[in-house]
Amino acid sequence: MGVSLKDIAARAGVSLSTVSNVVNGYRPVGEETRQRVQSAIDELGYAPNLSARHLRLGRSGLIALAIPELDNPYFAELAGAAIREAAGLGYTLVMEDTAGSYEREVMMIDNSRRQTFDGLIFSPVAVSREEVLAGPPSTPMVLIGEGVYDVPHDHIAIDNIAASHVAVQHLVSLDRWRIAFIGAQAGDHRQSAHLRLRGYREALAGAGLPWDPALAAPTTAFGRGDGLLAMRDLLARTQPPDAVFAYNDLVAIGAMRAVLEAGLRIPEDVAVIGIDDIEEGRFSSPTLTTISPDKEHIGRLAVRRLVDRIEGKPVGPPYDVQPPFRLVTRESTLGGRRAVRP
Amino acid sequence: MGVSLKDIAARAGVSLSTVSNVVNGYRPVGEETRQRVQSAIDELGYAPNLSARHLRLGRSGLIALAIPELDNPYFAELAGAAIREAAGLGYTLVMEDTAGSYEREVMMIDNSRRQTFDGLIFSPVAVSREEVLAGPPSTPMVLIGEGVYDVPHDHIAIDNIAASHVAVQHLVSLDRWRIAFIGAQAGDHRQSAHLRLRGYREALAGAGLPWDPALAAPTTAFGRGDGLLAMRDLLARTQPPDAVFAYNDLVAIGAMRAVLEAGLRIPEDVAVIGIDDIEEGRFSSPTLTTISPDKEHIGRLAVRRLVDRIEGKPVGPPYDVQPPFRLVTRESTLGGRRAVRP
DNA sequence: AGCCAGCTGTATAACGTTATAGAGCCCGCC
DNA sequence: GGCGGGCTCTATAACGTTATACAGCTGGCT
Repeated sequence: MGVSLKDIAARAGVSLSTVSNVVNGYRPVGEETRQRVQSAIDELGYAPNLSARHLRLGRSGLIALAIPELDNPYFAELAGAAIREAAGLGYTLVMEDTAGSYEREVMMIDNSRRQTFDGLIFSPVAVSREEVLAGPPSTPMVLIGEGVYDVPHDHIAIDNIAASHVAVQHLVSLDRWRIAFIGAQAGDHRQSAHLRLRGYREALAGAGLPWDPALAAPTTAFGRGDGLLAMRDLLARTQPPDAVFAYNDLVAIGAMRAVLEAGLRIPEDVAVIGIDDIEEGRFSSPTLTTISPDKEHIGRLAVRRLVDRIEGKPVGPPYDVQPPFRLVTRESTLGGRRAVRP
Repeated sequence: MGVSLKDIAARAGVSLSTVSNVVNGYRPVGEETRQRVQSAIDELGYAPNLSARHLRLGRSGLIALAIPELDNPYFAELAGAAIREAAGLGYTLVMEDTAGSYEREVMMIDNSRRQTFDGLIFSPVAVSREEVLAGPPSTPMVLIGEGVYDVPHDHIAIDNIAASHVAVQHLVSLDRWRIAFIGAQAGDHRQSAHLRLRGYREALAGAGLPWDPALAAPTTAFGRGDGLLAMRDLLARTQPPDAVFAYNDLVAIGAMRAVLEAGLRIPEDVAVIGIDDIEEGRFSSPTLTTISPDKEHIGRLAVRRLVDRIEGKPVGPPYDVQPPFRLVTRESTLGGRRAVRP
């Protein structure tokens, strides 16, 4: 193994405890000895053994970030912020891809009980309130984004209903009449899709537009392929939509592809808006209008909050945070009013 | 803390060692006691404390995957495969974003000497051969993709020159005469860019096309924005290119954006090809022709090889593997011969 | 009968760390 | 002079695990 406290102690001619105190400053050490110890550390190249420290401290120093899909750029960007924040606080962040599968999500909740991780940042899609409640609250958990409400854990998610309002109102402001929603979900879980659908319906009602169930297209997941298939379906209708509000940017990009494949123009024939503001949408053709949540803020906040709980800081009861978001207008909805259909 | 071996031992009325043997099967245990121990484990919900196990075993169970950019989908897809393989082998993979910065890359090499990680999978871009050699070979390291050659470590990377040949020959087969390369690098490091540039030059020569330095566009990094800027530059020339071979798919997507912004058509006016086969290129408009490496293969192989070294398996000397790749033709080069310019 | 081998179980010493208890020592104060 | 109290430093007991050494017991062989 590597260099240990014992080696340093021998080299500097002091006791183990003194070296430990120099390293982590638990108790003061005389100036002269400190210097001797420090130079021994530098010479031998000591670095604390984390396994031993964590064993002693009763913590593993690991926090898990469980997300449904690693290759969704939204989560990749979020994870970047989380990794940086965790490193700054002395923790190592481990990413776990649940693939949105029920079994793997349940396993993550279970694992969090075990000593593998000190805490869990979890973006659930398949499990529902009951499964989350079933997991004993022994290790702290912070829920992000989607899925589960009314559980005794911190929760960070944008106001999905408000965001949907903004998105739909933007399309309405372009004089669109037949606004579709892609990403509707059948089940009771996946509540985020429900909320966005609800915001969509409310905004339609607010604008005096009729609610047409045929325009709420379901998808099995929330990737580019899902958006593509759903949009092809919508375009095959006798009365195709003239605007689309997509569950997220990936779905929106798939939908745009379907529109262009069909030989239609964006935004003239169909305007498209998504949610997430992933970089891809700034370079797609056309560029994608979107609702932009503050990913950096969300990632950092989730880690900070989790670490506070792990370390037993007096942070009141579990809370619900709704980070800010803003509308970013790009080509996919640009160009004002469209030619009115007959 | 959680349930420990001691708790199980007390409950089952056996010694610590016996429980340990039931758990990890180091030595056989009588059938009757095994059952008693097992049910105690199930009832109390025992899970081994990893910190303690790793302390005893002298390993941390962690392997690091250090990549230059987490939000490059290529690495995200690669990381997915690596994470799965690592989990299957009993290791936890930790992703570290070096952001391509020299300091952070050196830190990763240094850290690998310390006991934090059992091994390192490293995709260097900023450091060169010397820095990698300077790091003592105490902990195993597997290099992937880019950058560094001739070091005593396993190395997995596609044959960049051959891949570039295929890409350029494809463009040549479309009767393109002025084929640009985007992603040329000034420094001596970033050798992958050098190799791709070299393959590009060789292929041009092989096709009897002249080498025009003005068509080899440098970039500061390899993102969408870099491709966009470089392509704008190329299009502003008096003799703009009629085809582009981009360092990777992200650069290609940025380049496509620039072409469309300029009001030109793809592939009629400019054909575009990249490397990586990220999902984004299957949904862009137009879809992107690319060289597709087997990312699943690379990710799994890197982890397997690293774990073999960590566990001291008799795997010969460091080796160089060149995983397979193939050309995937899509719209950005589709449509046969273009109208010949005057 | 004597003995070795095989099987099953136990006691114990590490691994490297941190917190607690305590041991010297010097100083100032009554 | 005695005593309390800072100030340094040390000895040691954990944390939970695994591997080694060892102890008993059975059964088969000479």
